[in-house]
Amino acid sequence: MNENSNSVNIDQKQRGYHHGNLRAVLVSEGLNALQEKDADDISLRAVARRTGVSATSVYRHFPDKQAFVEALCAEGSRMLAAAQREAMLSSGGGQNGLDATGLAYVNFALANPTLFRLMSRAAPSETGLGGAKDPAMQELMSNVATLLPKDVSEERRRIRALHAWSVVHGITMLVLEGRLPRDIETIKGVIQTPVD
Amino acid sequence: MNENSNSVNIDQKQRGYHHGNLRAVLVSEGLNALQEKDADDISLRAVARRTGVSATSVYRHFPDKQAFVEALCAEGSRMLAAAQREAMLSSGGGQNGLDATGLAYVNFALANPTLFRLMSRAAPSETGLGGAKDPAMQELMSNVATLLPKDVSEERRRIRALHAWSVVHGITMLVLEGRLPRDIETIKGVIQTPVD
DNA sequence: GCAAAAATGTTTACAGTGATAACATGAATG
DNA sequence: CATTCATGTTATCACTGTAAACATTTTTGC
Repeated sequence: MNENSNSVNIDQKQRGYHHGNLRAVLVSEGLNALQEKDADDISLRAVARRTGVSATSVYRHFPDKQAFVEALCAEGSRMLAAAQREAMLSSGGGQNGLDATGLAYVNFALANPTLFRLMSRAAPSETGLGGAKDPAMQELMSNVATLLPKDVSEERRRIRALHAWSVVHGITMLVLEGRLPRDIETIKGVIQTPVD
Repeated sequence: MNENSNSVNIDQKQRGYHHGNLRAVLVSEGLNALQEKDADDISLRAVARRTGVSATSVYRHFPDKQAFVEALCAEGSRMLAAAQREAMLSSGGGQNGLDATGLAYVNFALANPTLFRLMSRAAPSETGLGGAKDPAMQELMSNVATLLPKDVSEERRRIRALHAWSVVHGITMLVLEGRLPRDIETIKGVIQTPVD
């Protein structure tokens, strides 16, 4: 039926009535709309309008607005995961790599504030993305685990992983919400604050 | 008619046309509406309706919806600050007290999820509440500062305070968003994870 | 091949929303 | 007590999400 996928690649010439690739274009155009972060919330009609298609055509591809937003979030999750993987690889792993993935998290949020907020808000129970079962989360867990001494209990490893996630997510949200200045050095300092 | 809640006290009987205390009642009723957290967003009309007043009467007391929401947030900030002060006092201060205020923060958020999200989202530049200049934040800073050795630099004290705030805010948001289970023991573990 | 079915698009319509303007009523002030 | 001002109300508007009925392609079964 439709193969829209990750990076959202669009070509496929426009032929009259049937658009041919509407779903993918809607998602892509939705992401664009989010970047011009004028309104914090997004309007299906606006997305349809800028795609040059009727308002209700969206409902041929998404049961409701919530579903559309979730599609945007899924796309965002892929982007974020890729950025973090890249950061981990290019920093050589270890504690250094962990800090790097944290920084990648913050940078993604600052570069895509509206999308990130959307991702944070959307109920993850449905998609599983962003929840504790998210692949990215699993990786964080295992990364933290390898950095701890062998005699540390499973429970404490879990706590430490959640602690790391909390620090990064917390500083991200505080800056994003404008409650802290967008000072990257301070952010690094917070992320790199040593534990234990 | 209705006298609900703590900081907003309402009495004053209802006399015909002029309500007498509309602003306070609207805020109070708005907070109530937030607790029946059915819709994540709140509608001015719904608040007016449940107050038994016309939809547009709200605009006699608030220039727009944003202003109304900010009033709710201000009320929430007061409640949160009070809870934290109480926690600090009844726990005897020190590191213990700091952990207690953190826990109070989380508990407030879990008890008032919609309000807390609103407070987190609202631009704090206007009100100053919730920003780094918030009295609560100032207090956090000074609390952290007193816990550190005398030879720690001003800059590191600042970083440590922000770190503490990030941990608490982060774990709060993660749980609130449903990305982590509502397990209070785990939360305590994360908050109490020792630094340095 | 081609008719029937399924997919995908459009116009129309509706109820709910934030917001403005014109009007009504009561309270405060001279 | 008359005027003024604060505070309430009733239209009205543009916009939103969504459903229903209709149109046009594409796919599929024979």
